[in-house]
Amino acid sequence: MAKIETPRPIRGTQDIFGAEAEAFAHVVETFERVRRLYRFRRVEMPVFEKTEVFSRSIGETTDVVSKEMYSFEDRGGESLTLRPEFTAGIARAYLTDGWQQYAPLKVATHGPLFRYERPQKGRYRQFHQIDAEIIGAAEPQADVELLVMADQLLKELGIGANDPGAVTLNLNTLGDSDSREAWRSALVAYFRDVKASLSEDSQDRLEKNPLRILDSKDERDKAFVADAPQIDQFLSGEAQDFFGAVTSGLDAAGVAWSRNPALVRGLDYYRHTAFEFITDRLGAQGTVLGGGRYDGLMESLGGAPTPAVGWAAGIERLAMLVGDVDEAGAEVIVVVENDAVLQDGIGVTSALRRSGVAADLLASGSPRKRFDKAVKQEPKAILALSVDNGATAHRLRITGGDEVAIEGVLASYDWRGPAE
RNA sequence: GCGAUUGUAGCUCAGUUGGUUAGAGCGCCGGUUUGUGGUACCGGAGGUCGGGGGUUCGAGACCCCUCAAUCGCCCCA
Repeated sequence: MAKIETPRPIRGTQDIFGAEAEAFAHVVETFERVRRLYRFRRVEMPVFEKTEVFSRSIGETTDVVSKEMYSFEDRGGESLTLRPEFTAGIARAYLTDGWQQYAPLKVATHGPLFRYERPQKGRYRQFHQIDAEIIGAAEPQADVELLVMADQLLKELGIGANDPGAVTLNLNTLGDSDSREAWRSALVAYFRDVKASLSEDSQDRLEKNPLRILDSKDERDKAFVADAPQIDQFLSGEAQDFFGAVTSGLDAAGVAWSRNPALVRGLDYYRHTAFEFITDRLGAQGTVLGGGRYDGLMESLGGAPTPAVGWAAGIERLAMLVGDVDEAGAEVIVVVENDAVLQDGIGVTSALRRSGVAADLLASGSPRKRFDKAVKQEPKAILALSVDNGATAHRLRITGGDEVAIEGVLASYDWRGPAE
């Protein structure tokens, strides 16, 4: 018979284990705690939606829609897509579930997202994000609140705590749609004059996505980027005031920020505030948390014009910055020296756990091996069960520095004695 | 889609200018000690050296193809 070959994991997916999984959980738990402080309401969203939810909001023709989504037909012939982001689904729910009645609505969620991309450091095909959005708030205070929450989250995660340069808030404004369009035209005119000197990629970008030339990594482009027209020259008075209110709000809240006039968004529905918390500790994937104001999105989904702003952050990248988090060890390990008292081993281990003590039971292999394993796990105490004069004897050996108060549990446990 | 680097035991890795039967540590399994002590010692299992082809008397090593992983480019919702 042919040997059965173990299926390989799917490219870009990951099995997270041990200290890395603890770090992942720590990020999520911290996010949950902080979002409650800012009174963001928890939402759970479907992992797939009709494809049009994403194609209409992101733009039919963009590469991300045409090449980087996991789309498929279900058995009814409907085109569905695994969510590549949270924002579009939340916007859809806002329109279909009557959430307008709660406006301005602050919501938060987290979970897996799917993008068909080439995996690299901190970048996977199934990845996970935390996400926060404020829908129905046109005021710059909403942007400020989101940014202050993001800043507190990163600080509570300890990112940059002992290392002030580890992550910095880069902030920019894209203005309203008129300012943005004027800026875009000026950029195209400026770069067209020097087109031949630009990198090949940027020559393509000139037609498709001229704003992206600004954050090109190619040295040939950087010299021209430095002297390129800046958004500030094109901002309306209203847009200037909006950005001013955001920055003064950040200052009032004590959040450090730094203006980055080259920071742009890839999609057209973004307006005004754009921001990224950037680190240099994760290789090429520098953005740890990013977002902006997307006042244009709701209309593309058939809703009334609705101002909104939000951010998302990759849990894997945050977990990498947090570093490995130790798995909590057992406080007590119960070693059954004699199999005749296995039932008492099961019973007393359960009693310990019910009283809130983290406990493990070791009852396989030779007694020697059981003790070896127990000692290696470095519990605070080892509880050894053996047979003595027809009864179950237990000895508690304190192995760690900390006291383990389990005498009460042992005293109230009803020992059943060894099996015959 | 493009590029660079790396694939040897379950894991982390050695393996000399190509030379007999491919090694270590950890983990796993078994054994030694009948003991208030143990994390020690001894032993064992486990590898078609990612896969395929080629060069050679001889390939884990050199060449070609392929697959995968990692990192980067593109893209980034």
